[in-house]
Amino acid sequence: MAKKIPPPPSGAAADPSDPAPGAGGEGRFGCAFSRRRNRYHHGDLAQALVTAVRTLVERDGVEKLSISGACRMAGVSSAAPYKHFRDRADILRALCREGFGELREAMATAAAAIPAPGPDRLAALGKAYLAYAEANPGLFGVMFGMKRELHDPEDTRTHEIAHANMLIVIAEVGAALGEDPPGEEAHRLACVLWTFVHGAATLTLDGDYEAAGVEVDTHAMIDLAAHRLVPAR
Amino acid sequence: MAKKIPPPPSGAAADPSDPAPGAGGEGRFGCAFSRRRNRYHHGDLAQALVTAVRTLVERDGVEKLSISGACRMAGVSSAAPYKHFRDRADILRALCREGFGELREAMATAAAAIPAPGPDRLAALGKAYLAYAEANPGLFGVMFGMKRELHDPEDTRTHEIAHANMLIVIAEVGAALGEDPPGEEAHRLACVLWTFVHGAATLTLDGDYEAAGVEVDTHAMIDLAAHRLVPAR
DNA sequence: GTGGCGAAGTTAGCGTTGCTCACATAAGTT
DNA sequence: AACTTATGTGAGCAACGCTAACTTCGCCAC
Repeated sequence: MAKKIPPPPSGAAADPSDPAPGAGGEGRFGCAFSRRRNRYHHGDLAQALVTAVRTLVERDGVEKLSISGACRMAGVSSAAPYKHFRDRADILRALCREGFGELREAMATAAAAIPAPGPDRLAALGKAYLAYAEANPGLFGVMFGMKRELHDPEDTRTHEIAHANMLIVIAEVGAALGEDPPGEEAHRLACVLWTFVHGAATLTLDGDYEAAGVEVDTHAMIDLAAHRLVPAR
Repeated sequence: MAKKIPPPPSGAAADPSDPAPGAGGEGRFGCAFSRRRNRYHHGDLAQALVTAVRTLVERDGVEKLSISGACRMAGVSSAAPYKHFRDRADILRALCREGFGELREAMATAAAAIPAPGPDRLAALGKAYLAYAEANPGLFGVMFGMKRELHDPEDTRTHEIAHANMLIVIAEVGAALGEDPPGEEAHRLACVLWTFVHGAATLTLDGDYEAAGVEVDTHAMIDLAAHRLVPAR
């Protein structure tokens, strides 16, 4: 059958199905997605796909995400991903890992900015969580909203990262309570705080506050929760 | 071109793509989905489709939901829904309305069971919310997790129902605080409580507590939050 | 009853998706 | 230079959402 189009779509690779007005100002080469020059092999297709999926998820929402679209953006055929990932869910799992890592960093940074342990530092932690969600709404939705479809019992890495995030909170609550090492009370309060902040993030992202017709000041809410829930020492 | 199969798949309509082990014990006729007898017209296809979608969502999760599957379950062709609904999202919106109505009833009932206003009644409200979510995990996910894709500016009904739910909570918090009519403080605290309870629901349903490796007693958490957040009078 | 009309079904088919196959190419090792 | 192996390609499958054109049947006027 020979070869109809030997080195495929030449160079311009950023054509994610619809025009995407002006979207990324990537040049002809060197953009994060496209293959290097006109090479047959991509270089790092796995990461390029994850990045493409991420930008598509942020641009159009999870529900409109298609792997085909990401392939178009990366400038490869729609069969290429399966050399690197088992299936669609596997790609999303890789994206999740990226996200959990970033979230953890963001929280650690925020905590370090507050000198002493206590409600204020916990509030800062919560605000960092919320800020990350608002800055990466699509990714956040994938990270926390697709557990059922992405769940893979063999994938321990993702769990470990998520657990590490939890440990940060528990440690901080323990420090605020003066428990060292953090005990049962710290554990319980950490869960309550995470639950609250996560609720704020999801309700914000999903537009549920608006839908319910209420106006909220999420930062004020976090401050209030942190100070009322964590008893003063 | 004549008629190949005049009254289509005779009677047995419960064949939603895969066997569905034992699933619904519906008889040959009279099940909630299938058309009445072998009639060409269904009777109430709109409701039957919503019901079918609901059971599929609960059985397989939102991500695996297909309208075709619901059609198979209702015993109609895959083009039939579009006589009643604009598109897929329209069907899901109808399902959401059903859910919000039920949720509201559940909360109202739970509140009525506690004699006096106060933290205990608020906790009961929250537990009812959580219980509804746990009893209808798929539906709950659709109701709150698909705002972006289901959003329709012309659909005011759904918003009204969601707002009505919020008003219940605000009124109860107002009563607990002794504010009548409920003021700004009641409003803010109601948002905080909803946020917390909603967070508990989503983290539970998505399996995030498990993923993070923590064990939680959600009822105890709700009690704690209600009592610490709502100041004693 | 009869006839016509419109609502609510039908089949056929389009374009897209996720994924698999057999094959082509390039990179690296010997 | 030859062989091996990782990584790409195109063709093609079944399923999906949705449209178009046609058929069936309930209902209402007469």
